[in-house]
Amino acid sequence: MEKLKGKYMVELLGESRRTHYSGEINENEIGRTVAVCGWCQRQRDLGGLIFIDLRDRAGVVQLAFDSQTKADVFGKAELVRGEYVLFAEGVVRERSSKNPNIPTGNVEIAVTNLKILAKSETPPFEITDDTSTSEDIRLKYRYLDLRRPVLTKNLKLRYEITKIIRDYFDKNGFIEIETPMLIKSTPEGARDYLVPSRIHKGSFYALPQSPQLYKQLSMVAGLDRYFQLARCFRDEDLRADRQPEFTQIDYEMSFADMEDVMKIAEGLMARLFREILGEELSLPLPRYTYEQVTDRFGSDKPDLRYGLEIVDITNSLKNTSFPPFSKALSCGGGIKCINAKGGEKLTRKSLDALSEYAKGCGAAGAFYLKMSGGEVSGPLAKHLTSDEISSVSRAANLEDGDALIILAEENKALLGNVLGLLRTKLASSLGIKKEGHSLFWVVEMPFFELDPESGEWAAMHHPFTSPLESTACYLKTDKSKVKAKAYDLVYNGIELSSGSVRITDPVLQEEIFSLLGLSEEESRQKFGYLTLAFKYGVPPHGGMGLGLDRLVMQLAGAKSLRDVTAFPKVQNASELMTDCPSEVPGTLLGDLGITLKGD
RNA sequence: GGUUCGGUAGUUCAGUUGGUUAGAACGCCAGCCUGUCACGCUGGAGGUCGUGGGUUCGAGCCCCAUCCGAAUCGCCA
Repeated sequence: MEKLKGKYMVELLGESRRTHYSGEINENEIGRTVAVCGWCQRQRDLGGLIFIDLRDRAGVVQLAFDSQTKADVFGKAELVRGEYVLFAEGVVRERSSKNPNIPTGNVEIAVTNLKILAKSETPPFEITDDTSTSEDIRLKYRYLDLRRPVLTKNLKLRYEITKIIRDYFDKNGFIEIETPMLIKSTPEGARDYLVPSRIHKGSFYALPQSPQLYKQLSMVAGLDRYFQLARCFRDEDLRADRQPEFTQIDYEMSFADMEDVMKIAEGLMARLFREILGEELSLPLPRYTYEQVTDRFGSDKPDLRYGLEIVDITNSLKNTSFPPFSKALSCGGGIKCINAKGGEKLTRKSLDALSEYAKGCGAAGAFYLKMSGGEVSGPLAKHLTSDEISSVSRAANLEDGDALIILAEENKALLGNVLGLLRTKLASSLGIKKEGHSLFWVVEMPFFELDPESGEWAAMHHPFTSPLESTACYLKTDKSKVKAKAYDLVYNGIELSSGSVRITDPVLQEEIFSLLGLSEEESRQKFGYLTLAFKYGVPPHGGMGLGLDRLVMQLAGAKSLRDVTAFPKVQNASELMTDCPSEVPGTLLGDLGITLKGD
């Protein structure tokens, strides 16, 4: 025991091996000798009696030391502090006073042999589920954070989910294929992470944003049904639901159309719901068109667990003299509102905050009307005629106790977007409980979208997406009318996945490239290998990619991807534990032929 | 790049109008304690108030700049 008093003096594992995980010890083991390994959650020294809560990834069990314990074992138990690593052997016995709060609370281990395998400094924060320690500190010591049962549980759940996914695709005839991490950069869309080449100085690989082209080429290769849990990378700003590297459940199938691809995704979701949540998902999932969801909810990925639909009240106010409204209308804009049912309780302060938020989103601001006792009030009320007020009230179904949030904008797209954002904000201001699941498809997405800055048409999905046949006739006449043969799966207000049927007609593909402003030369340089491949017999195919991290986050009931990712990055895309990215020695840069500005 | 919030002990926070030696809880250390499980009791240690500058007789507090973290808008084919 003397040897344990020095700072780093510890014992060797030797032949000692565990027989059980801590969380597995229960009444069935009473009377048996067991051995466990883990970390000291807490040591309670009562004098002649010591208890240690031993934690491993499966749970916690109580170790007991008393007058029956051998003196040297008892002496070691006295030295144990938080997060010491222990091996303990002993006999399981019933506790004289039980603890109903933990699964192993009826039993304890009367320890006969104890080894201190490692000591620990006092950890920078207490390792419990209900820690209030800020996330940056926890992320710096992520290995300690991950000892918290809630995170361990999330990572185990993630593994369970990936096991089911692999089995599901296997059963449906898909084979998992690894596509390269070092690929050709395609500067469209999200920014690529670039990897310099030492052998080809001045040339760069990119990390994949998605295995898109490789999976399509796998279809040309005749592999027929491909899937992969694919690591993807995007050099864009982070969010709670966006990490720069993430995992996509990626699949592609040949001789299949939209319905086939969607059916596979629905089957997967149904199985995950059944096996993870124990709930039956009713199939097929509801479908809404892009136009429907954006009109009604101001978003292409609305959360439908609550209402707060957008109502167009342009007609009711078409002759208004209230300047902010009449000005918007005279410039071809519109006026829309959301009826916040029961919103009367919103204080002026929180309504002003909503207006500020709307301004932050690019709107001119938000106005509001309240109704209580049959009276319509609010600063806006005196600027409208009683006819206008009653017309608006009727259109928006304004009733006692409600508040109407009203926006007027020249730019109709902005108007919808901001109302969509306000809708989400309102749901939390009103304390709306989001119960159940909101899982549905969005279809008939526009094929092109107008880039407001450049004024050019860009592909909303990606340039390999097939146009919906019935709208292909507008390709040359009116781009805004062309719809994509694409489908997004939306789950509780997040875009879970998106997919499409791909273009397999080389002539059409060339046409799309040219409509997107790519010259023949450019498209050959960027995607020539794809069009070349398509000359040698390409099967009709389509597929999709589902965000694994987002899916796990939802199924785990977590609020952030960081809670379901073992070693996540923070908002500025750095990792606090290893402090990457970091500078590298000049000699390394030299090998790559790279000179930094300012060198 | 914009907006908002935050940064004071290991952790979570309080800190009055700018005024003596910057406090609390938990944690930590020591002693006591045989049924605890957020053990208890007694005592103790622990601070570059994110950083730099400014205003002032005097700054944790006011001003400017900057760094860091978070939410969010832009961005994310």
